[in-house]
Amino acid sequence: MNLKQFSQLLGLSPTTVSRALGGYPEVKEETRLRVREAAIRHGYRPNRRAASLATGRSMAIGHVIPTTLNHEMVNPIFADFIAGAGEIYARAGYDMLLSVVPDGDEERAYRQMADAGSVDGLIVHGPRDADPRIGLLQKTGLPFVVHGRARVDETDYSYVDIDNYRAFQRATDLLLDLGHRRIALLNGVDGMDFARRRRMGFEKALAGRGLTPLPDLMASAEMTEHMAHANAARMLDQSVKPTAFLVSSLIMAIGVRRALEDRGLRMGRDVSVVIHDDMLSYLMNGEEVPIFTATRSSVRAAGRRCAEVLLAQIRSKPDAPIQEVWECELVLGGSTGPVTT
Amino acid sequence: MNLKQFSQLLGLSPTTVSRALGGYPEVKEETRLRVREAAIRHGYRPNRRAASLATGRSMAIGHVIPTTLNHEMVNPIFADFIAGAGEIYARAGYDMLLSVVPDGDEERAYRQMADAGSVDGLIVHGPRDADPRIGLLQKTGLPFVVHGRARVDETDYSYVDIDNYRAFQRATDLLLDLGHRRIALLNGVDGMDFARRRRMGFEKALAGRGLTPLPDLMASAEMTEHMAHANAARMLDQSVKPTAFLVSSLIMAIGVRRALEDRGLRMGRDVSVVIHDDMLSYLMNGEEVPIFTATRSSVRAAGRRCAEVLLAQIRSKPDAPIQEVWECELVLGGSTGPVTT
DNA sequence: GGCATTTTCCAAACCGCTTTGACAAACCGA
DNA sequence: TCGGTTTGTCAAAGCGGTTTGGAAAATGCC
Repeated sequence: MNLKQFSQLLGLSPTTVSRALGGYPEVKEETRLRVREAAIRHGYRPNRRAASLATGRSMAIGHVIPTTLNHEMVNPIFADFIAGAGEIYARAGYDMLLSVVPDGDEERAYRQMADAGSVDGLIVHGPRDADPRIGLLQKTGLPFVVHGRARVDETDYSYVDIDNYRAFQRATDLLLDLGHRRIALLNGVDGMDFARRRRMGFEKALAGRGLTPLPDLMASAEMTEHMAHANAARMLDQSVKPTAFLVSSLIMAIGVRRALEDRGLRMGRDVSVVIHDDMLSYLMNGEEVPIFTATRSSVRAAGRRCAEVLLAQIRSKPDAPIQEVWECELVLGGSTGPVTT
Repeated sequence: MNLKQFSQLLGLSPTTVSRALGGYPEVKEETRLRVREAAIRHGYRPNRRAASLATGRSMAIGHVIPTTLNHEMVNPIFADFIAGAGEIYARAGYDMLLSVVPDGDEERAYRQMADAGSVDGLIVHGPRDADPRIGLLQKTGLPFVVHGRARVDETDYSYVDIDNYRAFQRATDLLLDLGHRRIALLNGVDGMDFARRRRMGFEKALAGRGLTPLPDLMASAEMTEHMAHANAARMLDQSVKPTAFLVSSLIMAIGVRRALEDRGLRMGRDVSVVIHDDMLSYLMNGEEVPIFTATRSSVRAAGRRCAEVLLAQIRSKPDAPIQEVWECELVLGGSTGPVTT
């Protein structure tokens, strides 16, 4: 059923029907109602592609989600982020176009989406330290919002990020206040912007007490349970064992806990653990009492906000980019305690 | 840059350029090369929407992923499934259209995608016991593949599923062979097809030894760490404690393990645990030696296969649906041992 | 009632591509 | 050299909507 057929059915012109459905004022309210009612009754829905072509807007937002080359791992936060963004898109009548590409191959995916005009805007995931994608997208002129940020000229693009630096500084301070001095940092891979900021916050807090970070107690790796376990195990078997861990995700913390248990150590008593908690729906950090002491920020809320910002930007190209940095909550759970020696 | 401009640039007609790029034989090889080279040099890429409209194919596949109403939870397996499917789509030049909708509201989403012609095919996620979506889609005539299956007339649609029944029967048998008699089942929510099959496999194995399942040792709930922890805790505090757990996912098993630790119980010695392992990239079940004894099947591979089957179906509407049921591996890990009393 | 407005609807152009059918050029054998 | 095939290219007609510029009908005003 296309517009022509449908309008003939109603004895109206395609123009009028299109306007009635589109909510334009040039059509009598009574006619509009008649058209609307008939549309749902006959199951008529304007063809998305044709409408896109005519209006020049594709009513879709592109997400390019990277998978790491070696392990083909896809960051589990995407599920929640996308759920959040999807809520907003659905409400605004936008579709979400997903492209899963191997790490490093993202540029091509972005360029393709831009050139082929299949989307009206883009969300950039997992920004690197100095991410080439941002410059690329600025050139295309396509609206985009970065989840996180990168070092490249921060004034020129929109982003929604959490204050990773402050979060890890505060978390480290908390551990220092508890008397911990040998604190291990299990971080995301080097090169990711968030990992760099977290490390800097960590080092800053240490420096505040006149401590220097120990290379043996710092690891940058993929944020899997397995890698975290391996790294924690290695550190716990060193001569200079850590008394506390600062861990970049809840998934990783599970690996850390496993390493502790393997050695008969009890979390929160023998060894303290602080994590960053993305508040994933299927992996909540306890209920009232958090399992892990954590810096906390909902990645789903970030997804929602990124989508909102992007849509606002598409609707009315604002001259100033929208840049938000969210403060994390710091919640106390059962995984931390005073140092014991 | 559109086709008209681009072809003028080359001194050719739009037709020829389109054909050259499309790989049609009616154009001289030399011309084709010239066109191809110019296309990449000038960054010309046919507009996706216009091409779609002209061909009638939208070159996109729709995924409708449900989030549970109450907890807005999105199943973490989607990330991996989608990564798998995305690989295949990318290779075949298809886009992936994602729609995240609250549980139960999926029908509308499907109908919309179908009516508006925004996709050439659909993947159905998380089929219920007797899922209305399947009948709906059959009526629309849009090709679709179900990840999993439902009870409704299994002969009429394509699916890729694992043998949940056999998997859980075998897992239960394994525990029974180890001497366990009080085996708890922590399953997905009632109403999901896979949960029903798993329960039936479990009950069948018990029946094989003349045992009847104890209602107190069976739970159906959302597959979160938290729910699993709560249910395991409740069971462990009963007078008739389970000596073993059969658990529907690795995430849930983490909750179970936490419940065990809370009580000073050691997994694999005091209490045995068998899980179903979807082989998620960020949550591997150990390396050489699995942490958990498990029935195992890669959900990423399932994503790949679903995509392949769907694309095959789109290319050449076959008269017979493609239906695959994969056997799970049964791997032995450190989480099981003979019953101790 | 007659004219100016406003309201309601329509015909036709256009969005950017694919594809059919036609045509010119090159090639072939006789 | 000439008719008959290929081969390489093109003009034009869709695909299914939206939107501009009018025309017809309805309304308002004096």
